[in-house]
Amino acid sequence: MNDKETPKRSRRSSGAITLRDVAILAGVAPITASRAINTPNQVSPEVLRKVQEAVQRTGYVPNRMAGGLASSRSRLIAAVVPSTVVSVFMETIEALNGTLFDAGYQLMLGQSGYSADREELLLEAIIGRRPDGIFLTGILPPGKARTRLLASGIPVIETWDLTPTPIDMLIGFSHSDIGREVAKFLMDKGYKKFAIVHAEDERAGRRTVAFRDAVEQQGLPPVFIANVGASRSLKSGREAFTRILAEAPDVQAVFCSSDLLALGVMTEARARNINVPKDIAVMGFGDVPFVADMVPALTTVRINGEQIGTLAARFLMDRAEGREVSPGIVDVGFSIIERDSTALVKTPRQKH
Amino acid sequence: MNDKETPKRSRRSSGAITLRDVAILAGVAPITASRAINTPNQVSPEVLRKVQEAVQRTGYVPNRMAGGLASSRSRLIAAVVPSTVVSVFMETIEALNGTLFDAGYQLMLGQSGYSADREELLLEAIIGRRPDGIFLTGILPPGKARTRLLASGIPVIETWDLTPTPIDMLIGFSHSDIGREVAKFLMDKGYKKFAIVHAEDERAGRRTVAFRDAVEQQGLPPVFIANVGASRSLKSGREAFTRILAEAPDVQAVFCSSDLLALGVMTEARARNINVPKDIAVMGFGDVPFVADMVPALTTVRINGEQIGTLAARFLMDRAEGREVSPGIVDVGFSIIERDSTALVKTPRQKH
DNA sequence: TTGAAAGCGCTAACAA
DNA sequence: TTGTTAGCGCTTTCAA
Repeated sequence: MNDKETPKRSRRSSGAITLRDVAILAGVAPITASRAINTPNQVSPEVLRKVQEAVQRTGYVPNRMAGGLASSRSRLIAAVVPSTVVSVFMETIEALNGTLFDAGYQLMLGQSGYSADREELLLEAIIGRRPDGIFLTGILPPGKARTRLLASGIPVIETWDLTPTPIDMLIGFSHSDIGREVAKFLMDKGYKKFAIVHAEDERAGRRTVAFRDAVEQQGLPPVFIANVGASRSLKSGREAFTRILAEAPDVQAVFCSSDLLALGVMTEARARNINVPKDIAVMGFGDVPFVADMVPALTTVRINGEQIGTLAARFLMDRAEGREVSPGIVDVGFSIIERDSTALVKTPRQKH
Repeated sequence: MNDKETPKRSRRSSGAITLRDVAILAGVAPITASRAINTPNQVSPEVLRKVQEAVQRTGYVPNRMAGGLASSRSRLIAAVVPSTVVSVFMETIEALNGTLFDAGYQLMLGQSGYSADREELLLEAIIGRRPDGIFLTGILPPGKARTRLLASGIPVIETWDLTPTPIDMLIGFSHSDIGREVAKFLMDKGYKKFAIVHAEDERAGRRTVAFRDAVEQQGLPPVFIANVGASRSLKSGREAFTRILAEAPDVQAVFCSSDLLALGVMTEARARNINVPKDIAVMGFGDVPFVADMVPALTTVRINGEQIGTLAARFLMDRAEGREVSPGIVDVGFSIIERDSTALVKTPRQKH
């Protein structure tokens, strides 16, 4: 029997082609084949050619688990997204994944927002994979999870918010600023009596408070606040608007914590023959793709989610590859996109 | 120096706590510690207690790369989703991920729909991780990728469609049946002149063809078909409806290949003071959460995406754990959800 | 530029 | 029930 050409596989082998097989076929040592594949300019053209041919002929695909184990670099990034309303974050995740992929990294997806037990398990699962970086949507409050992440030594990037005490890196924007700026924007247009429709969400809460404070600082009447709870559906928006009409019928402008809620408000208004923006102005948050083309087109707050994803990928990879990231804290800001749903009919103004 | 209590780490070590550290602390062999952690009922209560305490004290998290390498089981599932319009599939991905997570598996996300080169790279990246299973949205046409997947020996599940020649397992529904049934549904209601608005998508194409054939088999006038190309936006729906009005003004009902396109059609209709459903009926596809609460509520085709995700996770795990999956081919069907957008005013009918 | 040796951290296989 | 041994498939380290 010819042991060199057809080595017997041990019983533990997975059966797949290994670097060793390629090396034997190319007539070189495994480590040389490894170099030809990973750092081709470290080998002679002759060796390179032979190894490439062997790879072609065998259909060899390197085992990244083995590579990761040996090099302590998994080329894996873990992303944690809330399990509900993923939609708003998808743009970011796509950009993150795309940028990572182009650089040879893979994305592992984890869903948060279930029980505390599951959060704990999620963290274990993530750390167990030894990712080169962790992407978090939102910021992590002090607690067990935060301590654990810090202890793991894995680069972490928190997003979609700002905090003076990030775990590590941070890319976000100020929700308070948004509340304040939106209030200013609407007050500048001449509205005086406001309502807010918001989902039970800590960040939406901060936008709400800032909005209310800004309005009340101007001596305007109290802002009517409708909390729709966990449900961010269009239906909740409709119900909230019904409540507004019943309890604060003199409201002139409604700021919603998401575009979908705003769409609900506008839907209910139309069902009641209340004209937006003539009778009441509506603003959303998120600028999901279709609100620009609705009738009336929705005025909303736009976050550049793609930028967050792309930047986060770069930061994480920089850190994974030992490069300095500075500053690791970036405020990407936001913009108010003025459309028809807040067009005061009496005093027309040009676009923002 | 006390080598037993504080073993010197080799220069290659990643520095993290290993099973060996835990074993030493618990006073047992590494394999015993491994058993205590993974198959606790194979060890004595005494050993179990000591190991658990050691795990607690050290904060040990097993390295899954090492475990996967040793056992040839990565506990990783790769999912491939189209990079555009992820929205429709999110429900499925969430269910998939949730079910996998509860069983100790992780999800790796890959985005398809870019260049052929990148598809090739994506496949390499996936196979390189040695996942225990691969989830595909859609079916894979014969070609290099298909051959490669087949050769990898990794369990594959194709979804969201039906084919007599799946790579391996399959969970989907018939797009032709949908086209045919929707046509029948609308014809039964008395509509006679139809238009279709569809995105350039192979599956939408099959629904379109089946719809058209079913209509024409009844001797009804030709179906006007508006292809909106790659853009599935609300705006495309508006533009398509404008074309319909110009080129086929006698159309009574429009079937759209997505709810968003249907929303566009309804938006354009409203902008032109055309009443839905009085003047024209509109149907969508997908049943995204908010179309039920719009005015008018949209009649649409519902796919149980959650079921697809949950079932796919089970199938994939069954196969990964050596269990038979039969039948590995499931037609989950679809349902037509009748709402107001197709309510013929002259001949009211009860709900479906 | 190439290679031999020695792991990375874990588990399968076998033995006691 | 517990342990010993020998890998999994790759890369780091060091030497030629």
